[in-house]
Amino acid sequence: MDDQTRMLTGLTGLGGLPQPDVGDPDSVRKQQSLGQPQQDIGDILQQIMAITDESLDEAQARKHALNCHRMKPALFSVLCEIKEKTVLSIRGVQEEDPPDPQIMRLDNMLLAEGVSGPEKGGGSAAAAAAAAAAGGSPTDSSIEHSDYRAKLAQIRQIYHSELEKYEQACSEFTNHVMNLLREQSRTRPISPKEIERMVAIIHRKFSSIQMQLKQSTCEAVMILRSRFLDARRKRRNFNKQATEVLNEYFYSHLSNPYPSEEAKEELAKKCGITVSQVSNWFGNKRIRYKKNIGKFQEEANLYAVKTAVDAANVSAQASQANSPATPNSGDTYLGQRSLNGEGLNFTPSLHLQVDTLHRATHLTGGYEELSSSGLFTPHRLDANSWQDTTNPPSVTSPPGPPGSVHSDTSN
DNA sequence: AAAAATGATTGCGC
DNA sequence: GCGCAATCATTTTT
Repeated sequence: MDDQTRMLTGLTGLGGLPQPDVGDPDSVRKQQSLGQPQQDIGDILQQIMAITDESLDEAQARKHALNCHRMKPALFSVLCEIKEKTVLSIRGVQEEDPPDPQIMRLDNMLLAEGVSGPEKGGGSAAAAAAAAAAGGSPTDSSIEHSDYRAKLAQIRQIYHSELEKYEQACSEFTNHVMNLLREQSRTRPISPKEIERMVAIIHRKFSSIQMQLKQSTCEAVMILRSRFLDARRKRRNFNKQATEVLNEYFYSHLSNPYPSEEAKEELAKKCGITVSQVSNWFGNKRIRYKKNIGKFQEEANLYAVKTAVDAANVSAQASQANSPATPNSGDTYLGQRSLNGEGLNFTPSLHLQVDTLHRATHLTGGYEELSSSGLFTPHRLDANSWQDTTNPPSVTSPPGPPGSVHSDTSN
């Protein structure tokens, strides 16, 4: 009602009342110049101006009468048109926002991280955690993984509840504004188009809030990732048994320490680690072995002995079971001793020599004596290939220990 | 606390 | 995609 009177008094701007509202004097004049309705409008203005002098009841009645006036719709539409041309044209310029690439990116990322998109079962993470805790194979990674997933689920939940809140608030507010505008459109020149535009503006504002939400969610996920999935931060050394298995394979395939995919899988299974961890391990091992063979010599000998003992045991069991000795620790001990002390006739030591020779041959180029010595030589033939490829400094100039030590033992 | 060891990552060439 | 080399960020050893 107050609005109504304001609008009407605004129309009286003709009479000198300077109202900054919609109707500007020119427009009214133009309308008057349309000709035919001139008389009617004159009447209307007269009445409008008179309203302020009337009592409330009278004014109400007059208002109603004006509302029902046959010229009212025309006046309304004209005013709307004018408003459209002036006010809205100024700020209605930057419409048509294409799907924001930024928000698209955020959406994609959230989808990829499983934050948005289909719920993968909020309880599944907890279930997985429980399973990992109670289950027989408490792999470290699985526990951490479930922990990560639990945290992720938490983020997802917050995200969704916030999103819902925003959406609800948005629609609520939109409805409110629409109702308000619709209501006011009875007394003010507000076209449906304008309402639409207002709704669009509101939506845009809210979507920018949404984007903030998405952005902060993305950040949270990134932080979570960096904390949980960047393994460098939470590195665990492999357990002794695992490194033993890996070393065994490495040194028993020293000539070609490149496990096939299947071999990697098997090793991974044996060690309770992933295939890529096996790959990492071999990559590190190769490079570090190559870089300083001398440093690894002892280890190499150790594992050479070990595998040799195993082989010996296997062959012994296979070929002749009548042999009196089935010693395990004894053999390894012997092998070690032979390694440290004088070369022996035991198979372990022989294998060990092969390893040492392997290095020596690499230096000198001659591996015939080696191959002549025995059983384990064949797979060493291509030994040079993997370390020779790119390695001028390390092998040619191993400062002292490796070469000398070896030649000593072999001699 | 410093140094060494170690698992993982990154950049590059093939 | 793989392997190498360099490097990072921890963990373990000294």
